Amino acid sequence: MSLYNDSIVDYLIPGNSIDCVIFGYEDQLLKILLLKWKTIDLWALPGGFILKNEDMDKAAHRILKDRSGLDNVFLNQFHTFGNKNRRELLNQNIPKEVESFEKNTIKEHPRLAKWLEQRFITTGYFALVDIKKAKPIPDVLSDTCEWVSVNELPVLIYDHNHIINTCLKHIAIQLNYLPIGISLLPNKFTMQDLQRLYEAFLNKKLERSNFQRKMLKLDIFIRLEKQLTGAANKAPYLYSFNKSKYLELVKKGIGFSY
Amino acid sequence: MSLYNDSIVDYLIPGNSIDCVIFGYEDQLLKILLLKWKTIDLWALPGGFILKNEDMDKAAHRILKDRSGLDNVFLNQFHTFGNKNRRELLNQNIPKEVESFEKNTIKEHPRLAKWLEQRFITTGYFALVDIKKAKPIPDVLSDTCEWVSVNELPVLIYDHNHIINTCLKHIAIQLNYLPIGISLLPNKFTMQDLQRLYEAFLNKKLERSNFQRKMLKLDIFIRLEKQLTGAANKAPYLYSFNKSKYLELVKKGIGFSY
DNA sequence: GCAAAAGTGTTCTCTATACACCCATGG
DNA sequence: CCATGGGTGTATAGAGAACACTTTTGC
Repeated sequence: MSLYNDSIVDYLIPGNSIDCVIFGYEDQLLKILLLKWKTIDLWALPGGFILKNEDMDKAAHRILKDRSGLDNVFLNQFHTFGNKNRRELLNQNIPKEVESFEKNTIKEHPRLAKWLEQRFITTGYFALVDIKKAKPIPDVLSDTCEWVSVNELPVLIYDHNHIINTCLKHIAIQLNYLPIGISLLPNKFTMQDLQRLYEAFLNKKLERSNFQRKMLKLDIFIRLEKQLTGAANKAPYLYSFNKSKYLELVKKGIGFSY
Repeated sequence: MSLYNDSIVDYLIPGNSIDCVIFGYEDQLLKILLLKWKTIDLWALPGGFILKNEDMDKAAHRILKDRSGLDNVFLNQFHTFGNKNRRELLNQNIPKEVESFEKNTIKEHPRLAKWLEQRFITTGYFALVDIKKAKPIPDVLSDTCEWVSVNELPVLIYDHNHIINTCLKHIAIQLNYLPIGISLLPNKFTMQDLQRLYEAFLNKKLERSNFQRKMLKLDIFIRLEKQLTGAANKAPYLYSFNKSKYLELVKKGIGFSY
């Protein structure tokens, strides 16, 4: 708590914030890193503010590092949310709770408290990270920082559910012309892993055999040994990404006759 | 000039601005609405600020209306620019001129002058408008407000060239899954008009006969009478958009097997 | 008749999609 | 041997690209 003190507001750009939708993949599930606030049962996206002398993208990277311990990660801006009532969009009943919570927990910092009451325009960034390498760290307002499956998202504060939905749509469109997976999957993975990942982003079942062929044709994979799963069926191959070919494909895009 | 007075800053969100890339189509050329500043030869995108009690999207519509006279127009956010040095990105020599210009022309408004000196994070919006219906109106800082072909863009202040380039890339990608034209072209147009429009956004020549077939297959057009152009060749058909089918296609997207 | 642009046709390749088939694995 | 999931094969329909052919127009 003492991390924050009142004078911090002198170093922050007022009225602008950043919220990060941090994706990870684990147990064949697509997950998002969420914070649970102290004392009350409210969830939020990891977020933060921009220093007066800091590029906005840099701030997003800093925030991501503060919550996940990760550096040098795929991080992209996707939308800026500037509705004047965005803090009350969902759950009309919650804002009062939040307000009193904010006021109580930081009452020893009157300037900061006041500062937090202003209207914020927030820019959404999304990150794709290797869940195994991440070390979730709660912020000063939060109890816990944990991975939650996108299929089981709780109700979030403010417009954060809307931010996540916008983000998912954005990524679903990106999948049409960009490969995905290198930052989300472990070094070795099966085609089924990759398919589950795509299905989670697209919110749609895909056909197994065609998916495999389509992916392999991208020519960005290295086929490794087979993996005995212990199940009563044929063992799938493990794959890893051919990083240089992958990055090349990211640069030139998929299927751009344009 | 008296439109602005010092107290206006009390009603504006500090540190946030909006810049609009307003597209029109005329003489078979894709054009952008630009402002030329007073006394010095500097060009800029139409922009403005957000009222403390105004949704950001609403502000973008207001700014668009102030510069073009147009209401109810296709207007979309595409990116937010938050580099700390974004006002000096290009033309290292210009900022000083700009600064003194700003200070001089508004010296009677010291608070406003001071306010304008702060760092701004700007959100880019793009609009597609019918150039025939637009009535360009200069703002208080500008002499003229005019349409400039995207092929002949001047050097713009700050990072405005970068903003335009980002916008063009954004739209080029959108063209893969959204139709375009209804807000840019006049009521009646030829396939060649539409093709020129696409070529301008994609910065690439397209094959005439295939383009026509691909477009017509979208089934969003109404074929009208032929148009005698006076040229020594076959007269092209005129087309108009079937608005309801067009809007339906915008909603469901092109080629989304996903 | 001729040049030029519009409209339509043809051919080839590539992709998407659906589904069939055989293979490996553990019980 | 059987159920299950993995890998590959195949057949069909449609899209994209290149280019040929025919039509219309004004000179």
